[in-house]
Amino acid sequence: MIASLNIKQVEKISKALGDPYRLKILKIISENQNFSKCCDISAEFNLAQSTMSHHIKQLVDADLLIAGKEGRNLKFVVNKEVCTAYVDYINSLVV
Amino acid sequence: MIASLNIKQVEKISKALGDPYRLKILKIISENQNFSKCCDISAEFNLAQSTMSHHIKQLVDADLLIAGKEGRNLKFVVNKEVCTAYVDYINSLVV
DNA sequence: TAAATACATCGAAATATATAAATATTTAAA
DNA sequence: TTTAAATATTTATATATTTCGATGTATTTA
Repeated sequence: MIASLNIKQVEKISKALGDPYRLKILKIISENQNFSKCCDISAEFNLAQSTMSHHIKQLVDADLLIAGKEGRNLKFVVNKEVCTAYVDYINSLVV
Repeated sequence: MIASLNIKQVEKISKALGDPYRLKILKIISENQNFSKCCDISAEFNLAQSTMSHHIKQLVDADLLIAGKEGRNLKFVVNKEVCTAYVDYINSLVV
């Protein structure tokens, strides 16, 4: 369980989700079940490494991804609790 | 029931949600249960009319709001089906 | 320890978005 | 049929974001 999100967090998460590359990154990581390596994800895109780093940073800063370092690699999982809290916020607009 | 959203639609909806004013506009409309008048919503903000119009347009263009004209007023409801479809997309990242 | 790999950060250019003033359009009321 | 009210559109400017190349920092391997 996670506390409900405030409006600033919802804004940040929404911004992070408002880009096609970042949506694809999330999808790749979510489909990879376990931790996905950063360099493997980057290989799927035709973007400079610094650009990928920037996109991933936004997803991590929005708490949509949880990052873990393994040696010189970075690995990720989708943050389920934050996704759920975000979904709760959207749903609260619908009741 | 609505067809599931494609990634372009998810991107557009996320962008529309990625602004504090637009989040507040949505909240006001959702809390107002029935149709909310555009000018009443605008009165809640310290923004120029053209700016409000621009924000509301983005919410309508993203299909988050359904607009209806009543005389010279515009009224809105939250589009539940689109919210639900959006939530479904986010949830699909979590499974 | 030197070289290579993985990732982050910085600086600059291009593009997109937010905001507002001015103006236009539509509809209602006088 | 003027006039006023509600909203949209256009234009301009300020700010934010995207992207990349160059460079920096760890960490691993030769």
